[in-house]
Amino acid sequence: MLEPPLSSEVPALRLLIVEDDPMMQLGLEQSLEDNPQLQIVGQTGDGYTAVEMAQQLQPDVIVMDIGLPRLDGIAATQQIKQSLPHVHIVVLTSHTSETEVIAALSSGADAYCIKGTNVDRLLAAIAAAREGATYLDPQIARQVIDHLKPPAPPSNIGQLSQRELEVLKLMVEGMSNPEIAAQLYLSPNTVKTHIRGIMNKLAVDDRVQAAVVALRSGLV
Amino acid sequence: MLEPPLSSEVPALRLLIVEDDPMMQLGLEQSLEDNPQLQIVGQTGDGYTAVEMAQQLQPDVIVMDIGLPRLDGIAATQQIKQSLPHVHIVVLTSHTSETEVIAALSSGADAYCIKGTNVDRLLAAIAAAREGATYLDPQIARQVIDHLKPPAPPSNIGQLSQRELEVLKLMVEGMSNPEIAAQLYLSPNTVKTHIRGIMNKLAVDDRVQAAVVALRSGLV
DNA sequence: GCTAGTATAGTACAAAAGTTTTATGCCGCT
DNA sequence: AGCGGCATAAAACTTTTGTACTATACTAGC
Repeated sequence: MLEPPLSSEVPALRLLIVEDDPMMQLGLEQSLEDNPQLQIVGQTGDGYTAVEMAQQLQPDVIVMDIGLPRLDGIAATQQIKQSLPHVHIVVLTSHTSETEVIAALSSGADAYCIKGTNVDRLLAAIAAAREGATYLDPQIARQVIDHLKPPAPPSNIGQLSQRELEVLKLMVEGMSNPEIAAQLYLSPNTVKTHIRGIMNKLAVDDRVQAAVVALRSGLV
Repeated sequence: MLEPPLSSEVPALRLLIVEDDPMMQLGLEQSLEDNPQLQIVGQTGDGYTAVEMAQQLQPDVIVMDIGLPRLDGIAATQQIKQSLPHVHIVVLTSHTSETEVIAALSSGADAYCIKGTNVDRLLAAIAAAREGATYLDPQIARQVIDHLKPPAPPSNIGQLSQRELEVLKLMVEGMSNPEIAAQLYLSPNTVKTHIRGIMNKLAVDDRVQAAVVALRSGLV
């Protein structure tokens, strides 16, 4: 660890621990409680209570397990972040599956640590989270970064008119020309004309490629 | 910051600084050089030299600017990571644009800091990077997380046969049936048969929807 | 008032795509 | 030896798409 000079005047970081397993809870407490820069202001083992305690205690950081009774850690994170965006959340779990990790981060988690690794990492994660930074455990770092959307390739999709965009969206939904026409109260011929325009502007030859361009450009 | 007890026996972290602007370079050096846990083993202001120095010095961590002469920081990061995956890279730049950030991380950067913020954050980033963890500056953290691909919706794409997958990929590339046939040395009729199979298994009615499912399932 | 861009719609034709059915050879499993 | 899944292929037929060209009407900008 790299330490800046100690400044004793920083107020202690108020921490809420949300952990289901009593053993783990104890272990966490033991590891963290004698750190003078941390103040554990509350503990609970269930998600629903976690949300309530977060609102009452307004901690700086919450260390959050995922597998919790009543309300899982991801849902709890989501709810807390919604009402208290300034409360930062460190997810601490043994799950390393892609879906869990992505779900946690998308729900508003600031940092993600794996149970069983070095306590220093948890401290680093807590410190990062307090500032609103993101800390990702080495075990999942690459996984997350590999899951980033590739930068949208340049396309002329911005040049489409409003109507053309509507048609394109329905096309991506899988509608046929007559279906699109019905949906938009148009003549099928008009739909064709619009699709003509779309394909011209996007410089493609058929609707499949138009749909591909639309998707790759982030027109979800 | 949260500090674990000092263990004086940890060898100093070997750091390479890659920074274009002499003022900034000096500032960085001043900020970091009296930290006993850091050893600045080299400095350069251009990307090409950075790659060479990385190979020669094998630093633990590189602090890398983006706007560099000869070879920009992103390309340098990519090259270094390719030959030296154990060297970790902290990007330090003033660019906060989405494309730059994503490009840097995708190229293998471990951490991303914004110039002008607290030195402590840079130290945190360096510490995280050394372990292979990811640290993202608060200013860009949300941006990155919002850029995560949504979890792939369940699809039967895994049930496609090898051949069907090939055909599907070419279909997504925008090829027509005759073109696919030519590409795979098949009869157009066979291609149709495969597409039949694809559409059945994916439970869609036409190739556009098949392509959409393919893209959304991450078959890029 | 003219022009450019857009939205609308039509006709007619050509080219793909999709449907249905049938058939053969191969492979692995029982 | 037989069955199921796969890859291959064909014929015949329908539907959908795509192309080409034309035309009207509205709007915004010069």
